[in-house]
Amino acid sequence: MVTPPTSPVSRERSKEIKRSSVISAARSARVLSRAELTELTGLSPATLTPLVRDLVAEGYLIERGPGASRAGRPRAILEFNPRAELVAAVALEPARISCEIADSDGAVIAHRTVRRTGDIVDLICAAVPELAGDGLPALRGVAIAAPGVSTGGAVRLAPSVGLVQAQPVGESVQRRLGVPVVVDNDVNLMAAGEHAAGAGADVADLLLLHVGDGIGAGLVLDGQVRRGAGGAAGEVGFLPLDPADQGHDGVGPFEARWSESAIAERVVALAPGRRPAAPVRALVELAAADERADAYLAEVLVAWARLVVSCACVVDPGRVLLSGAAADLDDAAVARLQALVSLGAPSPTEVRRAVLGDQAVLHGAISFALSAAASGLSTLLPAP
Amino acid sequence: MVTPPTSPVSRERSKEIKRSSVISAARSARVLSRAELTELTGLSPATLTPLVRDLVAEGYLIERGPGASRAGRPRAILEFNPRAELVAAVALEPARISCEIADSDGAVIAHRTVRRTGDIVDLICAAVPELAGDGLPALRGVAIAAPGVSTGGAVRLAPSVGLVQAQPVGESVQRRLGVPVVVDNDVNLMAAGEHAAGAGADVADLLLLHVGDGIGAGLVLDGQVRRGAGGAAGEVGFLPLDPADQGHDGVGPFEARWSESAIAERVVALAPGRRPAAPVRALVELAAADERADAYLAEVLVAWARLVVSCACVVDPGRVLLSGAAADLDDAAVARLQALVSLGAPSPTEVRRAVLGDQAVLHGAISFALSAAASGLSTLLPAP
DNA sequence: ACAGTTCCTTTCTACGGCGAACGAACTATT
DNA sequence: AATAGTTCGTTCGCCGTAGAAAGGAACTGT
Repeated sequence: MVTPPTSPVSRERSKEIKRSSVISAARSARVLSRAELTELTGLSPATLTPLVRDLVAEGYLIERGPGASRAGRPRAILEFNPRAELVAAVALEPARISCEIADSDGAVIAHRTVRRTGDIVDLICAAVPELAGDGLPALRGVAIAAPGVSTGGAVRLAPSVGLVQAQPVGESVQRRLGVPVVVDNDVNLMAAGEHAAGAGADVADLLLLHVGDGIGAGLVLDGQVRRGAGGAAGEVGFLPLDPADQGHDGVGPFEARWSESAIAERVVALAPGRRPAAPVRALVELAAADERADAYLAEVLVAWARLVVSCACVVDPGRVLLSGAAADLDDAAVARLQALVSLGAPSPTEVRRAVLGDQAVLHGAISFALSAAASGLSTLLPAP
Repeated sequence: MVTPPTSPVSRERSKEIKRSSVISAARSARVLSRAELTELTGLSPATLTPLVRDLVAEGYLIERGPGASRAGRPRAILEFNPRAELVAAVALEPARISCEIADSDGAVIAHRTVRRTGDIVDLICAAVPELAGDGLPALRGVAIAAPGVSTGGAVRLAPSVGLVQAQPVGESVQRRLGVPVVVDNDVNLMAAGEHAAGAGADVADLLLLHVGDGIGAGLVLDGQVRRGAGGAAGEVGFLPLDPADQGHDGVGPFEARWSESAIAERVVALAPGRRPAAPVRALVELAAADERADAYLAEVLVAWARLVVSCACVVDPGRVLLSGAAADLDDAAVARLQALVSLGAPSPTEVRRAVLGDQAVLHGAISFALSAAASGLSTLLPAP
């Protein structure tokens, strides 16, 4: 426990804390009066008056005139302006970079996809300000989603994006753009997204299980995404659940057999033809008629259940969200999976589908960027 | 993200924050001057003068006269008085309750073991004040270690202690004694202890693997013990690593086969005689001479390695501490285990023995009780 | 002895939080 | 329609604390 080198209760500090306390209350309530703010933040009305005045002047809050009254002076309605805080969500993909500007509601204001030519940092630093345009002053943060493991703004283990070596992408962008930048695994961002605005908004702990070409998990414990010591938390594709399974160069033993692509091969064998776009959905449909397909589906469910149970034993997330190909299961299959999980897990573990789909990364990026902005200068300045 | 209902920056609050900031700086530095305090806490000298005066008056700090000077007025040496903060560590065991009073260094000041007769709460509330004696005003907190899973002061799943039903032991004791009380799993406390004062003092993440009659793990992520949604994090004895393994009524499939008691049976078969007190140590010794024993030791190591790898895949603790029977491995066996783990883990994972042994729970309890005391009233008052 | 240096304390000022009084806006009542 | 009652929001002023700066204290080196 190292004491912070700066004064813990400096004057400006406490002012910032109050500000962000009011802002976050307003953000979650959307529409509220000063009276409600006093209840939510615990600040006295006298303290709030000048603070709210500032926030209105800066465009964070919008006066909406008097609301309904209940036997007294009606409360003056304040509305949070989501446009006052913009964030950029950048997704690094193998051949291209997709970049979105969104307000704090998650509404996308501008979108663009560029081919990956030249330096990534240059591309990002050019695209973001251009897309943000007039709203640039409102830009509060940038979140960069990258496949693979990232640690402190550097991206490792992402051969598909050509970032095999550690690159301090985040730091470079942060220095160039002057706003907080967070870089993270796409699965972690999905977990943060579902936690902020999806199927995990009501809980403090969850595990998002994403099945794609590989299998990865995003872990939220006590309301925060946990990355582990080396940023490799959630690499559940490497779980050694079956001694027979063998991984190979960067592919874990479990995901080698139970990932979407592995399943796709078996589905093609069951129903010859083109590789289906959504093999799991295809498998579920086949299983209704074909006994062999149903047997294989059962195998898949058993394998995934063992995966979920393993995670439940280690971290007890309480809720597991199925994402990617795993979200293609129908209700009946999810119920079967739930039953298998309940059988093996040492504590109640709820299995359900993630709800945000493609939007999960975006919402996670927004949530990260906003909280990076909230933590303020500490993110901007590199630790000494 | 719920805004706290109380004012975030009230006046008394900031005073408390400063105080505890100084105290924690002093606690970690042990001996220091006011000048060093200004550096460590960032508080101005002017702020520190009256604060330190209070702390000296209260006995937290002791003036030790002038120290060596380097071309100027010598710094007045202040020494942190560990006796100013006492904590009680209570361990619930099947037939008895062991109770220790320790200062914040971990030095045990008083110790006592009582038979479990009558109500646990009564016993604790009688034993603690009696042991603390004159030092009672300095009592900062009580930590209760219980086998099984505990959630928010209530203990569940601890048939061996006769606490099958949820009992708000923590809350009752807290109300009766008037100091913060934390109740937790003994393995979690060990993990906290190793993190605070043992083999994990230099890292923010670790996993303590405790092999006893069962197998459990304590998880520290980002410097905090993580218990999961239902308090069942670390129930790694339930990991379904081998489909053939079967657990039974409260015993997980993995621990049914690879716990200390399970290993003891095999060791007795290898070397007929009385059941050894430390079967793992006995096995290691046997393995030096006996080929079959060595083969079985290898089996055990492979099983444990798969366990560690599983944990590494899910949470990436970076460091794994072997505790209980697992700490009985000799250096060579630990090295073999390390090699196996490195082979399967997706990120570097260091395996080493825990160093505190029986003292781990005590140090964990101290650390918990002190931090509970630091968080102040929030612990005392039940959440609304 | 004297300057130089470092450490601690005291003094002073300014500013922010909060209590209390006040003004504003509306409903219910007579 | 006037008045009382109620609830909101703002202004005022006190108090306490943070921070700057100056002053005193204790020691080293010349």
